[in-house]
Amino acid sequence: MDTDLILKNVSRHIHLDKTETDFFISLLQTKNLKRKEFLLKQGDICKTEHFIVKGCLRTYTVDNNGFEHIVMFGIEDWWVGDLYSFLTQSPATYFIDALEDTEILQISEVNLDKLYESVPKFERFFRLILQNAFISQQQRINQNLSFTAEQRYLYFIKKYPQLEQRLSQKQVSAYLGITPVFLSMLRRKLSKK
Amino acid sequence: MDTDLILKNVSRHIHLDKTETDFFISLLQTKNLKRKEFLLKQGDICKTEHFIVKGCLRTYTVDNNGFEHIVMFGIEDWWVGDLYSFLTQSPATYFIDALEDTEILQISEVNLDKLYESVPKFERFFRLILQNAFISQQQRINQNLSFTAEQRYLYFIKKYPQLEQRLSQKQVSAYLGITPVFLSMLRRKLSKK
DNA sequence: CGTCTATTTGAATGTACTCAAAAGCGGTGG
DNA sequence: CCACCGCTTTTGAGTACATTCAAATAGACG
Repeated sequence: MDTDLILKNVSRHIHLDKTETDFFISLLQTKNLKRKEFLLKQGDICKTEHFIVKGCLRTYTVDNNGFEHIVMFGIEDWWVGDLYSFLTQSPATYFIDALEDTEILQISEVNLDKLYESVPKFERFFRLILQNAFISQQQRINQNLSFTAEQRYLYFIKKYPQLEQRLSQKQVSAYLGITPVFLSMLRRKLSKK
Repeated sequence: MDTDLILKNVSRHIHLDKTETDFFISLLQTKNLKRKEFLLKQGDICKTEHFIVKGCLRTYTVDNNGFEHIVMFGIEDWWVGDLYSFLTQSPATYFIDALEDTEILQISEVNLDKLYESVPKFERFFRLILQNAFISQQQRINQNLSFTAEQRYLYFIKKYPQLEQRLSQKQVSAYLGITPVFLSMLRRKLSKK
């Protein structure tokens, strides 16, 4: 199992000794997803939380007209899941699928509870992870309220230049909340400047 | 000090004994805000986290054209603050002010660190608070991507009927991401149905 | 190579905004 | 307690940003 990255991720926030590290790793399970393969479908119960070792996932909904809306992308070193479904064991709101061949590490609800109980430091760890996620989501809400589509696009490519390289324009537009057609028009306009 | 509500808020997630309760309360400070008074201004350092005992606050930005954009409202039983500024002691992104005369309980960074150290259960408590906040922010992002202004308005008054009563249309429109003029038009249209 | 999906381009349309003016409402001071 | 002032809400007309529809082109994958 490829645990280097997740241990580095954890050590950024808390320190684990050898025993704790081994115990943590023993609770994880590897999973590989092919491009376009689903990790979760709307309506399923989300039974695990996921850490991305390699690849790229998207979390999204599909509206009544069949349009996809991406609430987040996930790449290496990120945690993803449908938190509400996971916590309440209710049907998932979101679809999660792979935009590239992807390798993840999973932890089940039972094992996560064991982890919190045996190594309470992980309460702190996930608190810190959630703080960061909360802050960046709040920024995104603020931008959706304050910015035009053009400003949101410029901000996105500035903030995530490496990510944008890996995504099709269709995916980017579904994240920004505009149509692919309009994004294409924006790009043409911007390239003329 | 009026600690009933905050103790009920805490007890929803963790159990405290007498000593822990007393210690927790000893770290808090009461503050009263008059309507229109600021709790935090953009550029200030946010030195405390806040629990609302009574009243109503809004967290917002002001764009280059002078328009306000509300990222969240806070009422009784909610925690509010500028988390990024609080954690990094950097200048605040947001303004926070009172829409009604408001009573809050504050905890400083130093005291919160003491609390985490002495009563590690609070790591868990704030993790759970953040999980809920994360989920509802993600829902809001998804709605901003998926819904028209009319749908967002209808959802808002359905989800927060009691809150909407307390807010002017101007505040609601700044939360929904539309102009007060357009909200007025929507309401007229909806009342005709 | 062929098929399927993504992207580009143009024209018509719709959603939401700007500007402007009037009406309503609430707070404050005389 | 009333009158006035300032801010919010309403209403209408014109405008801009973003979408829809449609068709052509480009690109990716088996």
